[in-house]
Amino acid sequence: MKLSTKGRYGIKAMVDIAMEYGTGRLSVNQLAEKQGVSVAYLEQLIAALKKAGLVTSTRGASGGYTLSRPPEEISMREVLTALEGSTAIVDCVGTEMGQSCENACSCSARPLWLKLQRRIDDVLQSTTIKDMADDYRIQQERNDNGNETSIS
Amino acid sequence: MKLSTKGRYGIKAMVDIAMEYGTGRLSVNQLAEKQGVSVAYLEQLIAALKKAGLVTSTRGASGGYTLSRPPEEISMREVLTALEGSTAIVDCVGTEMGQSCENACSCSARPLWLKLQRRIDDVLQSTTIKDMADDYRIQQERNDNGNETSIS
DNA sequence: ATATATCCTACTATTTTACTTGGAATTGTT
DNA sequence: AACAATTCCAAGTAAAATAGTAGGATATAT
Repeated sequence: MKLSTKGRYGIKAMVDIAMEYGTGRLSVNQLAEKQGVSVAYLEQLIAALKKAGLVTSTRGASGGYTLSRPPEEISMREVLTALEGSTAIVDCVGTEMGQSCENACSCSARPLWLKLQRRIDDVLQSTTIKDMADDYRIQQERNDNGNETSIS
Repeated sequence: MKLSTKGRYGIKAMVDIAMEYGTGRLSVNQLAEKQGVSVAYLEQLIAALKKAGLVTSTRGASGGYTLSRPPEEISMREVLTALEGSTAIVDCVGTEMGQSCENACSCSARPLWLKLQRRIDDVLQSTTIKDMADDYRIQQERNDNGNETSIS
């Protein structure tokens, strides 16, 4: 039930982009460097985010990506869905049409899948990209303070 | 973030075994037939359940598997862990030692992983194999009644 | 004895993941 | 106008994980 690198790298990139919201944009090069990931691979993940309408691109020199909406209006559910195709832990509880298994009403595991899926989507839906960015800022401040005092 | 067939088949097999708790046992043949899965493959999954001490085997003719503890004392977290190795959605939030990523304290995604993992484990820990079996019995009754009335 | 089981290990095929490669199109800068 | 930095796009490939198969040894009720 592991998350793939698509989800992991993609979400981190999204938070990085969110950190610049209102002030500027980030190129794939910059994003890849921050995470130590190959540019070409990250390019593909960003393409998925763009296709889903979550980021806006500017081409050419000094181009890059920005959030297409305010960070508080983008849920992590949207982000993960864009990156991984779905948040479903099993196909038969996916929200897309035609994904309900034919044995659904006689499946002994389905109640558990539904319960799990509901909780997961609750968390993802209620967490916005702004929440993530805010947490990250606080975390970075803590780290900076910690380093300063330990050096002095 | 999909569950593999190990988790899916294995959990269903576990519920099937639980349905016989106190009355008898089931062979891999019977379990495989119920689910339409190959005997040889299911054998491997059951082996994992046995290794984890969740089921007890009886060898030889008319042998098979039973729960090694009362169904209300087996959580779905134990079952899934036995089958998939862990319930962690990302390695860095696994409960096993040495699985915390070196960048943990500067990772923008970690807070989300922790929140998700906590919810998932809550559900899995609080759902017992007895809950699953009870649900299944009710579901089967409903189906039986539904069929009878629709035929008559 | 024999049929029915678990038990065990190794092999293989398929699918998914995680990239890499190569280049076209766009745009700011000089 | 030339150039460098960038997004955009489509294919190809290597590695890993998943989902099985195959074959046989061992145990036990009848």
